[in-house]
Amino acid sequence: MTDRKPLRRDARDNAAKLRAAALETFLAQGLDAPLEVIAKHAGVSIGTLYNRFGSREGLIDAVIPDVAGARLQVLAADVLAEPVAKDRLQAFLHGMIDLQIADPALNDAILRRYPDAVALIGICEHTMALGRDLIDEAHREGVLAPDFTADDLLNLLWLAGTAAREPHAPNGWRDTLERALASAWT
Amino acid sequence: MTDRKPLRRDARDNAAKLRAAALETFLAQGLDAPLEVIAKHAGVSIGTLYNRFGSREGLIDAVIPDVAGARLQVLAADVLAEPVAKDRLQAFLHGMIDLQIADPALNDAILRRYPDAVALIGICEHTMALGRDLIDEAHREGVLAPDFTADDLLNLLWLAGTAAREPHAPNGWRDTLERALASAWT
DNA sequence: ACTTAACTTGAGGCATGCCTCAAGATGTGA
DNA sequence: TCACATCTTGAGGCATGCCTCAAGTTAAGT
Repeated sequence: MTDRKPLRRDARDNAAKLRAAALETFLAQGLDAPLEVIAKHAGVSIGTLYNRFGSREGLIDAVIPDVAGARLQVLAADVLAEPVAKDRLQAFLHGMIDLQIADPALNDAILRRYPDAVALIGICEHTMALGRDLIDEAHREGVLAPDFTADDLLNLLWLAGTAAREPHAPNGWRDTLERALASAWT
Repeated sequence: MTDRKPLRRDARDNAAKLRAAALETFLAQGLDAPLEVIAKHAGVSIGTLYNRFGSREGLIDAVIPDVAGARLQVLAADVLAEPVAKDRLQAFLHGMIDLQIADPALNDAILRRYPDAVALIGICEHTMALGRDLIDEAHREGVLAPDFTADDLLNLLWLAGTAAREPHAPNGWRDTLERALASAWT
């Protein structure tokens, strides 16, 4: 299901160069980086990029899920290593916001820009499911107010992601935002 | 200091049509609406728009401060009509977010896009000063935690403004955001 | 060595939106 | 009525960025 007919050697090399350039550029600038920049960076024509990957979404799917998956998995592991439910939830929110700030590409992925980048979607779903679980758990343990729902958590992440994309963001937005969770501990 | 030499009648009429079109368009679409749309809407060429107002900022300043000032003044009056400090602050945040959602132009103004639209800046300063006063007041009365600062309030407004500009915002972001203030009552 | 399918190329067409300026139109005072 | 300063016009140049496709190049099988 992966590659049907083997690529010609030059095509394979170009694809590799494009992947590398795309990865670097996406991570630095976000998933909306101009494709022409990536092609140039790879030392290849824009036409070749389209030949190989078909579309921006194709390129994204070819390059981002690995990295995103890895980073989110690390986060999940860190979170689950926390012994206390409250700390787990806290670590999740904190870690997600860290990622959203540090990694424009992952942030774009989380915010569901590029809904056609199919491979990414699953990964994000998975992470959001973890968030929901943590909320449920906190409710069960009675450490989180029942009116702080999973939707609140998603809203918080959406707000953070949106804020993280702004170049002229004010300094303390992150702390201000995290107050919303802090207000819900019982 | 307003108008030095009287405009020719046709010029005056066109300016009026442009103002009207600009007001309507800005309020509906925000301050970054294409100027060509405004010119067309006014039934006038894009060249005339530039002749009369020089730049987007010129047009903004000619049209928005009045409306923005009026709306913010209404808000200020409503806020100050509240007898209790806590309610005043609450009403301020709530009212500001209402405006930011309902009025893209005012939202742009508050977020300080278009820093060259000089006349707007003063009006916004004035409103932010009110916000700061309300925070101080709440601190003095001891109803607001000291670690919730005026900066937190501005961050909240910035977050709201940023969120309000997103077309695909999730539903409850506003409530989630207001939790951050709710968490700070003593 | 030759053939040919596979691959690459980049100019060029598309769209959006900015802003200008030479040419033409028109209000207005004499 | 007429001259002319004032105004209007919109095509066109700029920039960004998308995507395509006819022509040229090249890997690889015989």
